[in-house]
Amino acid sequence: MHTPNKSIIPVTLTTLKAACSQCNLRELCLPYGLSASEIEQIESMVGVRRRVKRQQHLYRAGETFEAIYAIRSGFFKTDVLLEDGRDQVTGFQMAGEILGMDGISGEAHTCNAVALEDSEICVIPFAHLERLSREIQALQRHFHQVMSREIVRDHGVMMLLGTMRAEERLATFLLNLSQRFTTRGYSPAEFHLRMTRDEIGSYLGLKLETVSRAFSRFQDEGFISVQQKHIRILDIAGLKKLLNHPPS
Amino acid sequence: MHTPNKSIIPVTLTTLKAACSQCNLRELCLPYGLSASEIEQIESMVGVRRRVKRQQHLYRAGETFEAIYAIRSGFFKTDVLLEDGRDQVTGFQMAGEILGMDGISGEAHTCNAVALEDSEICVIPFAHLERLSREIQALQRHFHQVMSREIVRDHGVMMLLGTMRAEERLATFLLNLSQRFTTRGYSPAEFHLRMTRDEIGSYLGLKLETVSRAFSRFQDEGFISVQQKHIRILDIAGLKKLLNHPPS
DNA sequence: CGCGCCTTTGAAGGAGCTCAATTTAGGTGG
DNA sequence: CCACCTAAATTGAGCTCCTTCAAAGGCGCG
Repeated sequence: MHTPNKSIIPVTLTTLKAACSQCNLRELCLPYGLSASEIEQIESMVGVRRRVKRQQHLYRAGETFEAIYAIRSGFFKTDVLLEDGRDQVTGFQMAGEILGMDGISGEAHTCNAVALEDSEICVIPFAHLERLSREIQALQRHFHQVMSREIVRDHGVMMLLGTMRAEERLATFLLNLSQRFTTRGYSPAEFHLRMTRDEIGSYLGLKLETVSRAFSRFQDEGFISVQQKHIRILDIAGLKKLLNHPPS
Repeated sequence: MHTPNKSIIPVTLTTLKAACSQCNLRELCLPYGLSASEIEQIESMVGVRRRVKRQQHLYRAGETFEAIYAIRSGFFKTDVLLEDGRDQVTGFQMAGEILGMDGISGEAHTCNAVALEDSEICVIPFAHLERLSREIQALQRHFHQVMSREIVRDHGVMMLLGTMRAEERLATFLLNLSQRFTTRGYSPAEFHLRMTRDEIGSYLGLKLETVSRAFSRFQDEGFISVQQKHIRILDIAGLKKLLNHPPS
């Protein structure tokens, strides 16, 4: 397979016109039942696409908030920082998911968004989104659902951090990843982790050594096979049995 | 001042017309710079007020989502349940704050909201809110900010649960309460906890004994005085010094 | 006044952390 | 293509903070 033209353009951030109607993530990004003209309006709202290379920031805490972002391809993490240098990964985001909603509440973003692999995102200027969602009811509804889903997801993470043991946290994490890969048409049983043990640990409220030990233990038990970042789930039921078993 | 009619109606849930323009929580609930007619429209959206007695549920996980709620007076907790019976308090809400946004993403609420003292709430039918926020830009903006603020708050809790030690969590909790009471015109230094040690512990990812011990320790150090649920903060600076001191 | 619930306090145990050494993978340049 | 180098991952041993289990004390409410 030959290298496509785009890759010889010597710029980091390629910008190109969005084409939501052609996008294979429509179901994730857009509400159902839009008319052709409405889709056209939404395409005009999605300003440009942008490439973000691995380890580059899409935005940083403190930067002026102007737009939210839809991930077209790739993988991101978001993290928040404390003044003393401690940080916590608040989420991992993949294609079809939305980034940047933390910035709506104020003038500025409150967390960092970093690409964990070369990615492509759609820029959605927030003023445009608000204007359009005043006109298109289905878009308004959809956007509210996306925000609410983020709140519900956060509650799930709080549950995880507040009540689960290390192995249960990691099992939950793996099952969640598997489920999201499935939704996107990838294998539920075999995937590549884009993040380090340290980043997983930060997200799960554990140290990287604990994450590594839990992986090893899952492998010993025959639930998964681990080779660095390559994961194969061998026994979903086994993993699920680790859930719903309270410590006390 | 005589007792108004409403109080002689012999029902648990009193319903009466909302009057946002008279409400002393306007700054918390409503955006700035609305015209009189816009405020009138919003008053008509806020269907009714409702009383919720201590220990009563405002809504339960699984119940059909139809409205969000603004707390007029009182105090609530929200919690999520796992199938195995474990639960986690996801937040404590007081006057001027909004409840129920977890339900927007689906058909049903995903958590329980329970009054921790006799409370009064304003019912905001969600369909009305969406319709009005298509017409009043400032309302739309305000609502988006409220949702986003909830997301940012959740990130803060994740940070707390993921990276902080027990005493730091409790100090953060007390300082947060103090700050919110101040905003509402109450004393920053002296207040009554509406929740049990167990509920605080659930929220902070700790056991009730750990919470109790931390309270005692704070008292020994002279940071606060504790008498059951009555808290007096004696040394804010001392409490703040507990923050920003990483474990490692 | 007595009962139940909440809180406090103590002592022992354990899950996960810290510190440290080793192995492995992936990228770089000769 | 291989040797080198660095970052990431694995594994072990000891320790710590929080939990668990248990008992006693206090407050509020019928």
